Amino acid sequence: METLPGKTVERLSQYRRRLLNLLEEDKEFIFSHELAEILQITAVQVRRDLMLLGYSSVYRKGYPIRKLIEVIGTRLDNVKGQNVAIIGMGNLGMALSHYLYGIRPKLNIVAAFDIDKEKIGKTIAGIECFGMDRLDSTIRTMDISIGVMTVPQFAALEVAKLVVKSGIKGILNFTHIPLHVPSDIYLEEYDMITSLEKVAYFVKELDSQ
Amino acid sequence: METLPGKTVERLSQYRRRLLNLLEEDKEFIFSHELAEILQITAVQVRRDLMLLGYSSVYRKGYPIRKLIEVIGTRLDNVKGQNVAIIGMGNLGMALSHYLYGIRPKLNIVAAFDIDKEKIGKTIAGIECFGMDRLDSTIRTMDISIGVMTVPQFAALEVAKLVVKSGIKGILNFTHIPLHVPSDIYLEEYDMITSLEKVAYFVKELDSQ
DNA sequence: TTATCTTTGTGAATCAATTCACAACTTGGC
DNA sequence: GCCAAGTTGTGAATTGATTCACAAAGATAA
Repeated sequence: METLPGKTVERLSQYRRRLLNLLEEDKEFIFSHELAEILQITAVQVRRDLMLLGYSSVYRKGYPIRKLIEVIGTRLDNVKGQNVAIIGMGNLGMALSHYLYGIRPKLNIVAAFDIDKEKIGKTIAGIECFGMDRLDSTIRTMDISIGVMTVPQFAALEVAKLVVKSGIKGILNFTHIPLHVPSDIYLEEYDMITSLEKVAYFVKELDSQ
Repeated sequence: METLPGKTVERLSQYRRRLLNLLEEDKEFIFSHELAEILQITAVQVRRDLMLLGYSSVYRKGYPIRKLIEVIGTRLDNVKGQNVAIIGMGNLGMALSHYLYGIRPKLNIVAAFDIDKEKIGKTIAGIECFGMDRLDSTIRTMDISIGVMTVPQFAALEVAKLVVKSGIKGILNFTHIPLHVPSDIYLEEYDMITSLEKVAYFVKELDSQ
């Protein structure tokens, strides 16, 4: 089965979350234009994405929500689930832990790492916190495949080396330092400052017109 | 002057930050391929972006770093600076406040808002914290043009309404709820869960090959 | 039965972003 | 002074993402 384009994966993730909300208001079916409206995109875009899942709607009723959530799940999720670690339990790490806690049944946040002795050994936001010295062994024994880097910048490069060595498969990097990792590790970087500067630029532009 | 494509703006922001780092190691010139290497993109990409700035290198020496930083600045930054508010001083708001503090001289984080009485009236991470009831008036009197939404999901829609009414010009939304705003407000949304699900998907895919 | 309505699924077209390919150009070496 | 080297700037080509445009289909109503 073909690997989906990154953009489509992002939107599928969004579709699913919106659909889960809709379930609560016991809606059964949804039209492509309704879903599009919620996400502020076009209906064709939605249909294209769903097309890639090879799933079809019920005629003139739209897509059955429950079924659609399921179909998205079978494509996006790993059947066995995947274990995730938060690396750096500062404010950002905490925020993520809270956000992610229990939100996706197939993504289990199973460990956090920090250097702060106050935190080590404690369970914070439902997640056990280990020292950095236990990073390698814990990632291996707990079969953690995804690491979320939320350490302060000065520590980023050093910690990244450790993480790479530990045999992790994917890294989501919230550090401001762009990382270099071997090509068998999937790396996704997000930089909040860049986002803010982008907003600032377009505000400036819109303003001057 | 032409408005730059969003992608280019993002990269320019990155270039500048990397270049500022390089200054500290008193490097004077940089080749396009060096900058490309740091950001893990191609040299042509870098040159294309810089081309849009209408700025040229010194022959066979590369781009003078100091000058390049300046040129990026005159294009991205608002001369007068722009004021930013953090809306929701939870973990994520705190993380952002710390990150952004002083990092961009033209982006002044001048206020934060929260409902927590413990926080209101205090100065946290160098930023004065107000109650939500003072949101509208503070945004107006302090001439805040950018709002960073870091409130919990349940509050997102309600707070967004307030923010839109306050006459803000741009919103960076870290909430998981997609917002609908009038077209004269620039909206940038970022969803951490989607990023994590994307990493999870590609880890799964890479693994099964 | 037949016409009408509405929404989908998708080929083709368009628009946007990236990469290829190379002429142009100084500078440093000889 | 001339040649070789190395890097840039950019037109053209390619790749990727989005939108257009419309045939297809089955439910509904007359």
